[in-house]
Amino acid sequence: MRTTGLASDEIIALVDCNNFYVSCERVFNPKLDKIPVAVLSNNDGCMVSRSAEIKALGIPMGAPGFKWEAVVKKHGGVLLSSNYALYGDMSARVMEVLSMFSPELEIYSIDEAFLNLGGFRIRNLDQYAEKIRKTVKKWTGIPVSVGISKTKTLAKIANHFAKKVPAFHGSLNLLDDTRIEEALKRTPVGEIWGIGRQYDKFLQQHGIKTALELRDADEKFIDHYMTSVGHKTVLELKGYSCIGMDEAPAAKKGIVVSKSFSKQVTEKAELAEAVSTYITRAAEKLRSQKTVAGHLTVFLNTNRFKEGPQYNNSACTTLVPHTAYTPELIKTALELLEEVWLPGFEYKKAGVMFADIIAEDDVPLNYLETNYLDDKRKDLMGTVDHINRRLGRDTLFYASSGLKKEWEMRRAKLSPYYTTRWNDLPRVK
DNA sequence: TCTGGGGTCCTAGGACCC
DNA sequence: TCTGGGGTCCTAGGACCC
Repeated sequence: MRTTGLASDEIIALVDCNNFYVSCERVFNPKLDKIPVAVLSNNDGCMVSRSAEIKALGIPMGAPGFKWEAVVKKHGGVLLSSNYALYGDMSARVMEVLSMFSPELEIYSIDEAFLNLGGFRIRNLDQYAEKIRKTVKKWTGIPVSVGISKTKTLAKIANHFAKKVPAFHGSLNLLDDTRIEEALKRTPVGEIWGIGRQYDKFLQQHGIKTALELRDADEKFIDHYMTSVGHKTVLELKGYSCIGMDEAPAAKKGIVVSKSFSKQVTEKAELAEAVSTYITRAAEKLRSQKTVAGHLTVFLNTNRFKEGPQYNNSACTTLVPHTAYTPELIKTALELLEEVWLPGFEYKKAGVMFADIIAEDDVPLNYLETNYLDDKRKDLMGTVDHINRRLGRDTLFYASSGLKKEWEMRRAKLSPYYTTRWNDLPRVK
């Protein structure tokens, strides 16, 4: 990441999709408009995206679906299972539209992007922000908010007000010093990007309650009690850009695939199916960024919300040489499972993690004879990945992953795969 | 019945080397 | 008798993000 400490003439826009997952569902199902809608996490667990109507009912982020289902129904609303294939596809469309508005675009998450608007002349920033909003809405159906300021941290704050204050109609330009001060005064310190629960509590105790108070706090105090990250946050609030634009996302340094089961699992055979399935998914990610892993961890958890004996354990091993060859990874993972598994426990979650991830090309030469890149194995993986991409996930799969998958997560309220399956294309009447 | 799943970066402390 | 201290690498754990 590029880091500068100079007072900047940068102009940074943060574009953030409103209630992204809910908005994706609404694009394809207009009946969901104007009623309370929430999208649930894996296993239909917690609410991870809430419509304005859900928020108005006083239902907080992360609320367990089953606790609020009755309330939502009473108000004519619905809860939906998450459909990440759909959201990923919609995200790509939104980002493609955004890339037309700046030569420098950083995709920050599935529903957010930073645009550098500083490098070229824009006659009227407010109109430009409006144009971004309207174009994304028209071409993808997704409503977005636009916040503009001198640094990423300030752009986040601008975006927050753009969303929250109806008078701004979804965009706010926060470049003027007086307006910045006004906004910081109204921003609780815990809402700043980079200030989490721990820092929030600590700062409150020391009488720093707003973003303005943090910006103007004693520098010695900040340096003493906060890390370099906190220091950068304060500089960013002052208008010095410290968090540069990061255009090409770096290859992931760790890959985790872990999911809760739909039921308690006690049989080792079922855990082995889950572990095989997760390894398959994780290895696909590994190969898609042209990397190999040198470290593998397998872990098991019992249900922490349930009374009874708890057991959480993990086992790991190095992979010599680094690899991304699924059959071999499954074999190693199943050996690790033997180490972690204990009979007599009801397991609720399993996961696999790859670490020490390096580029395919960086595998030490002396391993070439045994490297998966060396022989037909890489071609085989390439073919499997290609077929699964074209014909759908798990068209080709590994026998160890099982067929019945009774443990697989629950998605009872799933909407159709509108964008990724022919059979689910919406019909025009 | 039902309580998410990914990630990043930073720091402290131990191991090891000279 | 003498067991310093600096550098580097690794790991675990904390804090944060969406």
